[in-house]
Amino acid sequence: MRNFRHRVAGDEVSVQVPEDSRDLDAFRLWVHDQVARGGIVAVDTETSGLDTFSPTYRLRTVQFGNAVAAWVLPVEISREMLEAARWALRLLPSLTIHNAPFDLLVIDRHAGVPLEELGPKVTDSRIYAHLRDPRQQQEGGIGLGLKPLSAAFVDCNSPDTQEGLTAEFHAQGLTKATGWGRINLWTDVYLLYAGLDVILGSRLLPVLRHEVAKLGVSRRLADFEHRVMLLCARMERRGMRVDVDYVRRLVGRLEEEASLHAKRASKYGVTSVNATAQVSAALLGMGEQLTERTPSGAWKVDKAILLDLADLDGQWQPRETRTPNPLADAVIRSKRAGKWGTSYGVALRDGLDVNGRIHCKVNSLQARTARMSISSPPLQQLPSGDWAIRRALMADAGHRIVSVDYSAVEMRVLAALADETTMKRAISEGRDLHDFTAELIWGPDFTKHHRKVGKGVGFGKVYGGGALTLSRQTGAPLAEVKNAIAAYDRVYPGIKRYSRQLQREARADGYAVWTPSGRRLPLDRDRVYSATNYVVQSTARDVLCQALLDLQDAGWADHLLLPVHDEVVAQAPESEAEEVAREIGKVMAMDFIGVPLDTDPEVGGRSWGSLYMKKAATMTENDAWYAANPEAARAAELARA
DNA sequence: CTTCTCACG
DNA sequence: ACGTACGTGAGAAGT
Repeated sequence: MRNFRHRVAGDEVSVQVPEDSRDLDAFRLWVHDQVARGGIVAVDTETSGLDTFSPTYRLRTVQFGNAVAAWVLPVEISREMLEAARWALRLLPSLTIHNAPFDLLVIDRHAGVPLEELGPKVTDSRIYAHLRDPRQQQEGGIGLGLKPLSAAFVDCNSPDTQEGLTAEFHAQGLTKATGWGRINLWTDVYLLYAGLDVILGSRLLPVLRHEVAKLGVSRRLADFEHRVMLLCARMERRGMRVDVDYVRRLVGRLEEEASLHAKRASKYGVTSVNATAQVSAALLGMGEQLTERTPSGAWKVDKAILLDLADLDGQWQPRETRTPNPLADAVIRSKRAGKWGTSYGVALRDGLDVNGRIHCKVNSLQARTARMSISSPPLQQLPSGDWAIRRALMADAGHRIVSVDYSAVEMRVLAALADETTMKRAISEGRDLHDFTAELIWGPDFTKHHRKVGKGVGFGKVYGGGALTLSRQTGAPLAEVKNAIAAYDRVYPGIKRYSRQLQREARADGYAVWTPSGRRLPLDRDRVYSATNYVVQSTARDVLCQALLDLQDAGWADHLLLPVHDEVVAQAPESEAEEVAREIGKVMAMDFIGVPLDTDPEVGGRSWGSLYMKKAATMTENDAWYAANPEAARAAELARA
């Protein structure tokens, strides 16, 4: 038995590491004692890295601990150690894990205790930390990591175990990338820190729970978030099939395109199209006028500016308003192909498990508004104007992709929260909200331009934007935008009233707002105007999460693939896909404080990208299901026109 | 590490 | 009184 002593918050604590069968007997006694006491035991794992589903992934240790003692089981060394860990995981009635989805999926895949068995008895301290204060360190919060939370709530002198291990990696000739997998398991600092993490985690949970209760955050919310987290973990485990041959061809094509245009750019002295300083210098040298600067004072040369110089509109079509600048054209084309190739193509190609599936991390409770995020790779952010990337993501064999989104959910949530009667009436009557707004402001003869400005004003209200930004965003003259905002406030007085009330309450409440779900959202003191946006964005997120749980209760959990803010991506067997989409849409549709939240169910072919194809010919040429069902492709083209 | 850019809702 | 665009993840370049 390896034995370490350490001090945590003034108490002496112990970390024990069994080396053989005899040592495991002591571990088993300790586990029985924990069961008898009925307390919560903290669990953690050390692994070869973060890519849980990669073919070379290894589980190295499983740790158990309470406030004063930790056990580090080196499960990597023998079947017996792994069995002891499994036995304890199954026997212990109540566990806490910091950032539970990670360890739950590791244990599900590499220790053979299913998510469905372990999940329901786990409390995730990260959820409580987020409910207390969702802000990252950079945003003025404590952060959501075990280290900063332990320093704040357990022991300000607790060692930075990550930092300490990085130093040890270097001492053993390893890096941050290789260290987790290759550090000698019997390294003292590795074992000690593995043990300390569960002792800290065990002490952290009760403090955070108390803090959350003290603030008055809804108790139901923690339970809600745990159920959402477990459902998202199931989606992460399922992953999504990738068309590997397609993605290889795609990467090749994009790399070719990127280098072709990079070559064009090099003729103007730009050796690297991503080097903004080079690009701006070359453009100025060609006699172009640049007007905008970045926050640090450099010339701004982003996509919008380059598209203008290249005489291209938002759809990359010639505007014929000037002579296209060939360098600007080459730079944007090369940058886009390069980004799509590396961020999406390569990420999909190189992130697969042995079955050719991608398992993105589905972070169910992430943003400071509680919005979800998806990472590695970020499937919520794939290009939507072009189907080429999404085409790589596929339903399972014999299945079709289903996508159900809410119609204008943030505007509807705002109308409901603000109790804006005119807007609520328009929604209940099934009117197109932006048409309705334009008509109220400009009369029945409103133009497309009016609709665009009115829509922009609506977004401005949701985001807290002003006339100047809106004018820049829509290209409409400032005076016109100012008039439109004034008119908007006249026709929808409830929105402005609600926004002012929310800001008043926020100032009176220590710069925080509350959502209907009982969540507290801290604001930046110098950005109180964002109060409305925070409540609206967060509530729309809670709506989607409630819908996910409703779908689970209705028996659709195994069909779900991804949440995308106001949309659920799912799959269904070919023969019943249309019906499944309708049913999912029905379950998701709900009434929110008297405002209907309608859904729009769509069924694609085999690939996610097929939902983004506009022409029947494109569908039949690029999607196996539509190739076999050309009449459905024609119907889909008509529906999308 | 920070800055800039760019993809999404 | 006025005005403020919101939230993410990721790669490349440069310090």
